[in-house]
Amino acid sequence: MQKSVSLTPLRVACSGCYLRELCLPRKLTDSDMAQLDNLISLKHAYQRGDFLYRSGTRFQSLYAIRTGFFKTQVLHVDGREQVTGFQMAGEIIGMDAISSDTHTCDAIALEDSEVCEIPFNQLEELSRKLPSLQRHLHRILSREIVRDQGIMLLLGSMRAEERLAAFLLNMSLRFAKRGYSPTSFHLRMTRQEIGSYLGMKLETVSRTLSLLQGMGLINIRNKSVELHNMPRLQALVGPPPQLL
Amino acid sequence: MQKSVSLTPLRVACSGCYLRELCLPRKLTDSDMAQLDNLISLKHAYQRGDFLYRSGTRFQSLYAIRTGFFKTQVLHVDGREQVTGFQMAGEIIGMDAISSDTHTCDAIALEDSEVCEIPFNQLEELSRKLPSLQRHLHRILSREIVRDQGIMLLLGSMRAEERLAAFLLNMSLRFAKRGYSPTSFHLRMTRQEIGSYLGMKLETVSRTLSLLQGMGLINIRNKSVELHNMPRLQALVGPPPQLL
DNA sequence: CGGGGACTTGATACTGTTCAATTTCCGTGG
DNA sequence: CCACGGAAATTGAACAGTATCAAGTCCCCG
Repeated sequence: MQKSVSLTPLRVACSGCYLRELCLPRKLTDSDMAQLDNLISLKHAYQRGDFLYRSGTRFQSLYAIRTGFFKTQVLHVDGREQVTGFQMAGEIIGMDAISSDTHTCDAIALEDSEVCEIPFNQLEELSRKLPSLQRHLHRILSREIVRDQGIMLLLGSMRAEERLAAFLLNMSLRFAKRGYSPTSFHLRMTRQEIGSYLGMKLETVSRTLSLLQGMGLINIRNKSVELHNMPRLQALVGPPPQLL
Repeated sequence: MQKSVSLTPLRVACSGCYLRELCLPRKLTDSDMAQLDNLISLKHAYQRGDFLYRSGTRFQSLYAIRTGFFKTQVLHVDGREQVTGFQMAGEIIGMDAISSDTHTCDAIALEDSEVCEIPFNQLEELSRKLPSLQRHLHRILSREIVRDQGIMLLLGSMRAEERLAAFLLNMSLRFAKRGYSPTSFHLRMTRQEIGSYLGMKLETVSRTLSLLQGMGLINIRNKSVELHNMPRLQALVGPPPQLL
């Protein structure tokens, strides 16, 4: 949030959180912001384990995560489940449901969380009036596509160590963006959830983390991680592109 | 295309092709269609092997495939490549680039093809005026997200036979939608490209296809496939959800 | 302090990869 | 039209990586 702008209700309610995601501060006037305020309802609280939405239910709103941590997963008929993503404060969730007006995955809180609801019809209406908001919405949708492609690359062509290195670096990056340490953080999800996300079994996750620790790249104790050698983790993944 | 509507230039130029994707015939008036016409430029022809666009180049337009067949792939620095999708007539391509104004993958023609260019700025402008077009654009973007999640499920939790069964059924479905046989079609891509898409090596693709043939589910000779037992292929993937 | 879930670690089995040899297909030029 | 050559595809055998099964430990919550 920029210092100079006035504190509209939205800015206050969600200060420093999903403004990053949803708004283009440079292009939206205070009056525009006020309009955004109006369509974003009060925030809701969820406890660890609560469903934000379920696959198959009707779509009405996107959700901006104000605080907390979620996972999204698709359930395969035979019981197999695939975690499709982990979402943290400042991120928008629910975009998969636009195509069919029905949620195609479950969203579950991994810790106590607060979200703001954004009725999609109203968001569309407002974005017809505000080109910069429209553009930003398109960017957010497209970013999700790019993110998914990164995961496809990971799942399709990386080995266990590479996948975990990519995963840890991605978490690091996202924590850093939110002002937390990029080298020391707390994983909210279980080994099984990590494994589901990365396409491997929980035992392999555990083994591989121990391996990375043995190589001196990380230190992991339970859900607390410390990254000791980011460059070598990067090298494991394959240098530049910050995919995933 | 519906019989009753008049033949605007767009409808003629792209008859029966990407109207399915880009337009909502029921809600767009002829006058609306005329406006769409104006922003869609002449179609371009590409030969097998040509790039429609390259990763890293500037984004300006989406492309509607009128005829032909494309693949999209992301290149990993170390040379690894991952095919992220195969696109055929009637599908929209290039949506990954919206987020950063830069293409994030290569799009390459797998056979001689024609595409219509859709300047994205103009599409955004028009969709501000036509809510049904706006909604449809959002659906298309979201559908891409859902598609990617299906592939994540495939890559993350299926075995070779299941992946190939899912792949073949998906192709079948898409050919059928375009009026071709759902049980007998021609694959445009190589075993290596299939493998890259499905996260396996070309030898494994070949072996697994031979296996499915041995089980009497398909008949494959080179790039010509016949599906002999769709129900059992479905059962392999896991019953209902037509993912991928 | 007890209990159950999460996690770690080991031994073994299996799926898919790698390397290699051959065959088939297809476009090109004679 | 046929012959040639290179790419694509098939198949086999050995190997590597991950899954599976199992045992035991750790941690957190009540």
